[in-house]
Amino acid sequence: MSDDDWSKLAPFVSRSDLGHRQLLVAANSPIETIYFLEGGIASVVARNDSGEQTEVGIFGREGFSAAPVLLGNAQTPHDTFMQVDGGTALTIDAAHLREAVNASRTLRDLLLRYINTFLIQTASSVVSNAHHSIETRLARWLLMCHDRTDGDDIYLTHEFMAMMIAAQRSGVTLTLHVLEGYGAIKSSRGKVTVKDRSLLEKAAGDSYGPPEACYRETIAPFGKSIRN
Amino acid sequence: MSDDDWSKLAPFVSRSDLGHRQLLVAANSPIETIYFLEGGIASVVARNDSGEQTEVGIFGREGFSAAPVLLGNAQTPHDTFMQVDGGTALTIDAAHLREAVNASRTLRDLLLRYINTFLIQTASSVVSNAHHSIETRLARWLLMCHDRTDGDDIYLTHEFMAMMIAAQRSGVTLTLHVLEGYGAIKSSRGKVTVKDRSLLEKAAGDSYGPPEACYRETIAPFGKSIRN
DNA sequence: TCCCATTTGTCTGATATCGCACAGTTTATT
DNA sequence: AATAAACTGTGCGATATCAGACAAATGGGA
Repeated sequence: MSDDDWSKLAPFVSRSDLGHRQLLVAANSPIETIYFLEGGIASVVARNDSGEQTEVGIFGREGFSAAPVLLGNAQTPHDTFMQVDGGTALTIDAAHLREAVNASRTLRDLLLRYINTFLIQTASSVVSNAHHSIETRLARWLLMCHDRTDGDDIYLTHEFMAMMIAAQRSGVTLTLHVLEGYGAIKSSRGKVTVKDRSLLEKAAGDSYGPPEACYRETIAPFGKSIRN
Repeated sequence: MSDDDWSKLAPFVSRSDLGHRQLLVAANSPIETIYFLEGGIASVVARNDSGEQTEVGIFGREGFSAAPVLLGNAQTPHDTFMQVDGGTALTIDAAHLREAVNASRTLRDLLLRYINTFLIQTASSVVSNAHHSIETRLARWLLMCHDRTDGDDIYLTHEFMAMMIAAQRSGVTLTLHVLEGYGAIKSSRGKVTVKDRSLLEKAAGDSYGPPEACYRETIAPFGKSIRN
């Protein structure tokens, strides 16, 4: 982000600590605060009438919780919550952000480009859920988490991963053993450690890649986080 | 759309006929022309390395092929092509549209709101592919087509529907018989006729609804098509 | 009118995953 | 240290869907 854009936003930005599993955006209610993560991982989740949850998107340091707001809607049918704890977020009022975005074309373009990568990521999940095995989906998802994590440890339970990749918990346990079997990861209670990323990439095949490529091409050159 | 916005766009807009299965946007190549459909249905499709295709979005009269362009990217990993023939589209150069959108906040807001509904629709497909049976997915998809069609006839082959809902062709044939069995539709060669929409909605359950609700709330009040 | 490409109907076995249950293990609580 | 809670390992029958084959029906073009 340019210094100029940042100077316009800065007065309205504050930092807040994020609790365990904290809800950043509640479904179907007005969005007042936008979060730009400084660490950890958040999930955007659709909940259906019978309470089933399905992940439709994920973001970390590179992203924010403002997509619906920037696209002109004060609310969304999806919940967004912290999934991997990770410290803090920069927060800003929806109204202030909206104002800044309308005032600065460069800021707007930057944030919209991010929404574009998010859309591609969601599209990629459509494909994964349609055609890929649990092993492939899990590998893809671990890679996405690994990208957003410092170090190689990802702190999550099987139950949770099951929800994220839309599978049974027992299926996740089984598949983690398979991945561990050929040395891609190490799994222990509440934690997955990435041992060999290239093996994970091989398992994920072409299910992993396009959103990440888009991010690298259209956003990374402009700095990793909102404050750069 | 406001008269004012329209008058800014009009000079650059022309009308073009759409051929059978015409490609509107080719994956990974610069987008030069934007299409605002006046009829028919288009699909946004992801193709993987082994040539498998998966639908990630659908639009008709209410939509356009410009999402990546408006989100600051000149290209996209997805193909967009006509799926149900339907006459014509208004076309405009990507550069002209980008200019107009940056000049008019009202135009920008309108088009971004549409992108928001599209994102919700894609998210809804993530959920469907994750959890719903072929019968549910097919019902949902027929409803989405019906929404975008004049009358009750939808002209499509089983092969094609199979691709759209990520299932086998033979599975589609079977499931169409089920839907026909309880009178929701009538199926004949190359065509599905909606007989009882409420039965389809029942079959689709909560897989159908949220994107449509969002559209009604945030876009419909401002007119159905770009030219209003 | 006949032919041929396309589309649909209908099988078959194979299999990935579900859905659930229950036991074992690790961590937190008091 | 004892107890409860959370998490993981494992098993097994049920089933939706796959993957593929082949024949029958349909409709457009020569």
